[in-house]
Amino acid sequence: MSADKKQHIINTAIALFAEKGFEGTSVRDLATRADVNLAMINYYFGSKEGLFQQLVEDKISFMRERIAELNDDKQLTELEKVDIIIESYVERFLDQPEFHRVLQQEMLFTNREVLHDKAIDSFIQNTKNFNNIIEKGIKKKVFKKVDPPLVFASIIGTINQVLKSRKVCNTFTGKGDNYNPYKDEQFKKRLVTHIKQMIHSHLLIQS
Amino acid sequence: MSADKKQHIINTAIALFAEKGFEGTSVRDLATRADVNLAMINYYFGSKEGLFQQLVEDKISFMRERIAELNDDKQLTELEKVDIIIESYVERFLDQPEFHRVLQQEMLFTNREVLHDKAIDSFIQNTKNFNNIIEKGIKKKVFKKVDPPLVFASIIGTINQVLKSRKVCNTFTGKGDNYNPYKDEQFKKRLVTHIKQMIHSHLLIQS
DNA sequence: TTGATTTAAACAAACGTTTAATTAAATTTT
DNA sequence: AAAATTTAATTAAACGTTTGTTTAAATCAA
Repeated sequence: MSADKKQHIINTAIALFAEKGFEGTSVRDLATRADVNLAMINYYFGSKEGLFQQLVEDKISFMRERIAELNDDKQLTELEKVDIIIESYVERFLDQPEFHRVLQQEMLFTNREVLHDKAIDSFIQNTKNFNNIIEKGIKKKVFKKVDPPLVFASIIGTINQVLKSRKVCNTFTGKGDNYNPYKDEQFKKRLVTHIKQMIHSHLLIQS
Repeated sequence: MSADKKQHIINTAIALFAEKGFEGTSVRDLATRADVNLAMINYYFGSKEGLFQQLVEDKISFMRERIAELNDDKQLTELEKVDIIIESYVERFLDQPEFHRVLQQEMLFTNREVLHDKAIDSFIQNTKNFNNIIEKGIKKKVFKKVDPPLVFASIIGTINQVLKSRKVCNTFTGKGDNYNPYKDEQFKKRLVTHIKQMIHSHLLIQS
């Protein structure tokens, strides 16, 4: 019935999990913050972990589809595809920083195996599609013979490193702790420019 | 008295925190695994969080000193210094993957503010020293006009991304989940080579 | 004998979850 | 269309565990 109410709980959970982690967030915290009755969470999601699984499943599909369809595209050059991936990832992360932080957490923790595997699987899928693009570029002799999965790791790793937390972001923006860096277009441009320049010089054969 | 017993508890805690996180690890877990009495942990460290703080303080200093002394070095070229930093970081991470994972966690979480700040501070210090090296190289016109703190973020971010968990590592090694990638010299060489090549082509002015 | 270490037991608080009662909505029957 | 009935949503209270921490007694070393 109330799909939007479920979504509201999920969104609140993302914000809390991103800040305090899954174990660090109590169901009571969540209920209070989402302004719903405590029992509703188990009523909707079965359990706290059930909520977490649904949360991840809900949000994880987005990037996979984006990269997969880029991989299939016949119009764009490989370099253009790489650039789009870089732009999309930064855009997406700045748009949903909390969720990506939750994903990062789950890649670090190995105790909730199902979710750990799910997070890794998403990363593997994206890596594979990215690899295809890079290898086509190598065959066409526009790219150097690089290590494709590590190139992808560098792109994602750079973004993850810079956007670890609001405070970390603001060590780059130079602004105070209360500044919101996620809506700073200049910051976004700076990050995209750096990654593109780095990856370009790494990939492209000088002519 | 038993400084090695304290150290034993700390080491056990690192392993557990890396796997399940701080909140996900109970003091009883820890006591059982370290084979000490439950009450000893509060007796030694005052509280669970006290243990965590001491743990971080104990281990965090290492890299800071390493980069700071490199910054002061007069013999090596800037490029050599960058290479040493890359090698040292990979080496260090492969040697102590659990601790670095705990540090990554703490950079993600914002609820334990003291520790969050401590982890960020360590990152900032290292960034500053790295920046100095890069800027010297830019002045000497051996490096391009790059974005120094983001270059550092790319180095650390790549390492963090690849070494997020054992399973993630083994998506790169291609080995099964039980394989220990941290002692794989080939894997280490591959990672170092990729980062060096990427950073070199990004930094160096073609002659 | 003194002070530090170690122990098992107990503490209150917080945890995720369940229950049983109540209200709201939807469906069926009249 | 109204009433009756069934299903779904919501609630406050309670459940049994587990949590971090403390206590007070016991053991050890100096």
